[in-house]
Amino acid sequence: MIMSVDFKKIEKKWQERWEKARLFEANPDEREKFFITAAFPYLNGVLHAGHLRTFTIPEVVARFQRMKNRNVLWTFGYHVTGTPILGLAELIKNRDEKTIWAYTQLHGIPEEDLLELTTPEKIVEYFSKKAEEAFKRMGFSLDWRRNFKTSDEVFTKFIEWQFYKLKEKGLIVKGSHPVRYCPSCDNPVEDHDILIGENATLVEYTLIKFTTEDNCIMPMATLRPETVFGVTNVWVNPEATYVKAKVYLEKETDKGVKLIDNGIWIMAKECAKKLKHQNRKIEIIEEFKGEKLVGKKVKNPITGKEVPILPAKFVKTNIGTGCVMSVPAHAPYDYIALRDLGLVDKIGLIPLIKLPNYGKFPAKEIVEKMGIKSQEEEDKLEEATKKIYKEEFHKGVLNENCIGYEGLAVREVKDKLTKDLIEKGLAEIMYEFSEEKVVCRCGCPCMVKMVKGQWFIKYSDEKWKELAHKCIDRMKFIPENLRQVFHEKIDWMKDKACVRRRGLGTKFPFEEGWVIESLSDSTIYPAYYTIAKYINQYNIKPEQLTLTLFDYVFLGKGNIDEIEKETGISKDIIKNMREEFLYYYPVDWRCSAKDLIPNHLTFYIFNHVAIFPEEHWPRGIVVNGYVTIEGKKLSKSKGPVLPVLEVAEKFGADVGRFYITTCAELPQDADIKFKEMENTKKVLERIYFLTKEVADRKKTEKVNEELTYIDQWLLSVLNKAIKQYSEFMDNFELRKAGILIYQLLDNLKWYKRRGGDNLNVLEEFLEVLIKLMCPFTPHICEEMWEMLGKEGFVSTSKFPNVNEDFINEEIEKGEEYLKAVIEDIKEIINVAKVKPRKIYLYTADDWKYDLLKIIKENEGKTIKELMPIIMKESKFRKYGKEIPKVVNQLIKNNAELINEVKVLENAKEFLKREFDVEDVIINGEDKANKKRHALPFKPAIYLE
RNA sequence: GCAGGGGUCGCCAAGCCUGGCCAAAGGCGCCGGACUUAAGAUCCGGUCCCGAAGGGGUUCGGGGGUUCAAAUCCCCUCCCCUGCACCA
Repeated sequence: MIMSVDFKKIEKKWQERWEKARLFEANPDEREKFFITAAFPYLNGVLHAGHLRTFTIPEVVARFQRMKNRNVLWTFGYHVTGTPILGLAELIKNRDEKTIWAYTQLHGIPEEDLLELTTPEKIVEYFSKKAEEAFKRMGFSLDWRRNFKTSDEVFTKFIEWQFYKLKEKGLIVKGSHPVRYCPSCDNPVEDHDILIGENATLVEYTLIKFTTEDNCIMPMATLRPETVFGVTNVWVNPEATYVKAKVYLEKETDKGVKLIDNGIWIMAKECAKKLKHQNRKIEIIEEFKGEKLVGKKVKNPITGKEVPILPAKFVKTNIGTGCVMSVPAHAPYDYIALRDLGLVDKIGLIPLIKLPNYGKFPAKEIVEKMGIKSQEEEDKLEEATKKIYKEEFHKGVLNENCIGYEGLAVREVKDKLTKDLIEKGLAEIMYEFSEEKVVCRCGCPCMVKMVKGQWFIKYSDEKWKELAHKCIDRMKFIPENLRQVFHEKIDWMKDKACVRRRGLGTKFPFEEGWVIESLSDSTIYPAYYTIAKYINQYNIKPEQLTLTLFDYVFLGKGNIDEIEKETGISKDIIKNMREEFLYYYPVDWRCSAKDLIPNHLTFYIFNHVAIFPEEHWPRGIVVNGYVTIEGKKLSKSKGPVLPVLEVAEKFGADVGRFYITTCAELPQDADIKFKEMENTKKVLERIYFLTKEVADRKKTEKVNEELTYIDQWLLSVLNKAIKQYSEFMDNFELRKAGILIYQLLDNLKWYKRRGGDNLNVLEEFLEVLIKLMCPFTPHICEEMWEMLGKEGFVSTSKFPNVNEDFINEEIEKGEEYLKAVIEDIKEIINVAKVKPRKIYLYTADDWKYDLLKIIKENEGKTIKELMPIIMKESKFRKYGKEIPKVVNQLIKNNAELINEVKVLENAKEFLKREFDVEDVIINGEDKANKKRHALPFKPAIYLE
């Protein structure tokens, strides 16, 4: 007969009972609170295996903390703002084949349902229902009264408030920013719009404004602005086309774009074309070949030095301005070009960087060392350039030629110098792609375009960053190395464009026609959870949620009577909201997968520190790794997806929960293997039937109250496990907690093998085991709890106390010892190929125990230090030769001091059974002179 | 390039912080045994090499070092993964 458990039936039964008992609704009380959140899901599909992992982790922890008598707030919202849902609606409306395939085949949506989803609203409605169903089927212990979608009008009022707060602090600013742009499509392009060069990033070139004799500006494009101190000449490409043009800067003001006269520039024709898109208006005056410039002089704006314009074919006009500074002391290209012209001596080299292991002129040195002959050897030149660049960047220090910057490291000076030059009006920034070719899907080459009139959140603000760092210093991170990662992300953060022209979202309150971008509207929403219950239950209208109300609830500002009048919300409710916020905030733990580190989680910290007082800053972040399925990466469009509902259907909620949280350590990527999931199911079934057996036997059998040796051992192991489990769970080490459960099952196996069968002990064991398993597999645990005749829900039962009295190291070591003895006997049987009739066991001589005692008393000492201590005692002298060897072995074997004879005597019958021998003789006649080999914790063995 | 993570006995994966209980947990796979009419499940045992007494040998990406002792600490080196933004 195949024994199986109807998981689905059990799950349904308990989910209904929990819901009826409103078991997981959280309300403030006198207990300690525990507020845990996960980054809510974006609903352009069903919840998948990745969500399952990220959400089940906090779910399990929430259940654990609840059993620890914490008042746990654990709930969810749905993220629906942004463009993907909009895009999906269009695809479905257009009956896009690929989309229909993916959603019917991978997401498991029936085609007739899917084809209906032609508007964003329908999609949101449909997938939020699906998500709720998935959460419920998995037995999540959520407070559903607090659920919301980011498109809810009441929620958008909250986002509006958030933006007013940021604006008040000067953190919402208007400006322009560079994007990758296709002139043919007249649209910014995203990664997936790009045919060639999708990895291209934007690179900032510094344009240093040299001036010609007739007062024109010749901007030198460079990635190494610090080398301006060593310019000996400048290069132009004699064959390329250059222009002279009037340049204006387009400056944004509240009243629109203002043009500022920026002088007359000389630059490559291509450059002029590009700069038009980068906040500059350009009127071309004349066009000419580069050779026309050769021989003229320009003035270095930093050093004031006049240098000649020389021709060089290596100068590219498709990058930068087509005008290049020549720094032959440090740039191999420049040195070679100068040498090719035969002008090295005449022009001279100006060193500006001191570099260890190099002389005054690193470029000259490396060119000579590599034997580069001319400009034609481009590969070698590239290599030399890279090498020098790298070394100078990491190890170089500016020398005395760099007035005002001497002594600074190259890596530090770059940004500073650029900033200084821009401030003084001596330089500007120009953007280029990091790759030469970037082509749009339409086939047209892309360019960099400055988008004007964009609104930003000013994450670059130094004071703001300081607060964020401060917050990070105080937070807890799991894993701990995240702290450093976040510090770095904060430093690296620049302003973020926070509004869009299309997509779902909150209307931007400070200018018509914009929608708040979707990463910016989901930063402080855990605060909303604390009051969502009131908004949902009392059906509070969006217009009642005024700025002053939120100010009062979240910041404690304002007069409650006036707010009552203004909003029409009763004073009691407002007060409750405020109190509930104060009770639950801050968030104790925020959980997410690692993809949200550089964006959402960083914004989460930023926005909290900007808006809330310190006591409400985030306390902790937990980040888990990704999920793969049978080694394959998840993909919403190509599969595999493994919807959560499919897991519930095929394996059951408990199996899915337990497996996904324990199959990999938290920061590691987890690979789902269906075979292993099946095994998890079998384990749960075995526990179920074991419980059933014990429950049944309890009804009829008499219980032996007396505790045997092995009963005591099991209770010791059990109580120790409670302790360890608790520590693991506090630290989100769910896999370790899971392994502990498996180990307990192994212990139980051993207990039975050793003849343990005390019903009271078994029941005690199961009761604890069920409680330890409950956060992971709550349904089957409730079922077993009921089976054992326990009161109430195990889900809300108290976590077991550790009974220190039962923890018995001596007994545990004894069993460890016994297992080792069995191993040894087996080994001998194996190697000697004997089938013994009798087993003789000999424990060590007393002096060896004395030795062990000394070793134990001097733990931490090295062997070298140990020897004199031992030899001081005369009784050891006669074993002098043997002592070092024995000491070594004792340390190596990790020997323990226990009453070995007692353990062996107690296990005599057991050993006889195990090895099927007539007799086990302890310290009997010394057969074959074996006894002398005995060591403490490692008896001598003779088989007959 | 910068930053973070990783490379362990067929595969997956612990151990590394806090050096000796490490030939290195656990799972999968494979082999053998018990149970069974049989299969499955379960239980027991084996799974780097050698070994007729519990032992020995060679292993933890590669090279070097520290130490009585290194998978674990230090230095160098090779390889893999992820992120570097306006996309959720």
